[in-house]
Amino acid sequence: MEFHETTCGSAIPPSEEEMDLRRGPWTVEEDVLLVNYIAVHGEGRWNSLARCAGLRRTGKSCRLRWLNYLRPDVRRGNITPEEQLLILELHSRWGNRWSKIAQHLPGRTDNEIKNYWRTRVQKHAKQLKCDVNSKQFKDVMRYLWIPRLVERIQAASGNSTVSPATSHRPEDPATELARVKLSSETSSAAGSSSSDSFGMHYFSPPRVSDGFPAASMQGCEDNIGDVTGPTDFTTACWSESLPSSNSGGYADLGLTDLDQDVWWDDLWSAENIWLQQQF
DNA sequence: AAAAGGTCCAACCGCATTGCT
DNA sequence: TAGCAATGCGGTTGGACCTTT
Repeated sequence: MEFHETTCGSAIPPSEEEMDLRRGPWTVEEDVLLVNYIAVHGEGRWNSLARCAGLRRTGKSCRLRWLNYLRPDVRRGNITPEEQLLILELHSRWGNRWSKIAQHLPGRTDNEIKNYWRTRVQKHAKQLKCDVNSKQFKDVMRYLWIPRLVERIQAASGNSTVSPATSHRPEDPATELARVKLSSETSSAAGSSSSDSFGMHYFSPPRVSDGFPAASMQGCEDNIGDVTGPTDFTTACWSESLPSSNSGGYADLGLTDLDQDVWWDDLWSAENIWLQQQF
């Protein structure tokens, strides 16, 4: 018989009840037990925590519940354009390294980012009948999705109101993005190959050979190494690259509603049209 | 109104890594 | 250094909820 070492008393054998572990959705009572226990004893050592707190759950289950749901600083739902932009950029660099990506989005969990990617990004890749890793889809991201996100961020920053989702964050994602860009530039100079597996960054300046208007990126490449803050290379260059400022772009397709879901759906229907023109 | 299909997300599972003895 | 347990991570799934027919 194996004996557990516990932090809540002497070594005890696992009881019959402990063998009967609960699974499935957490109840309010279980949440309260977990939160109260962590408030007193702190987190970590999840297996003994589960036992000492009187929870008939595995340590893994307790850890997951705490990190993804009960943690005081966790934020759920309403992924902002800044966060979307950051997710796209970081995913282009690191792939499905969800926990690593989540580290750059304060309050967001790897699970939420993963769900976002699957439900939003992969869904639309499917709608476009292409793989998320295909060049076609990456081009859509680079030339349509990301510029539109930047446009939205700029539009929002022009307003005096700050959304609740962004107001309390320790670091503005735009600032974070600039910082990430800087660190990535230094790391890639040191031989990092993480982005190489994707062929390119979504943020790398479009080339003429990509079929993108050269004038739209004029002057941007000169600023790559001069990222000093939120108004960085990314924002400045992509806003200039928007194909929507005059006729022929998708600005004429009714993309004025900034409600997130409406905007999103409009964007993707517009992209379908744009793709038919471009590819 | 109800059935069918789609979407979303919390939670689980299995594998990899880390840390301890 | 080997063995084991704990922890972390990414993929997958069940089911509640929403939308469409």
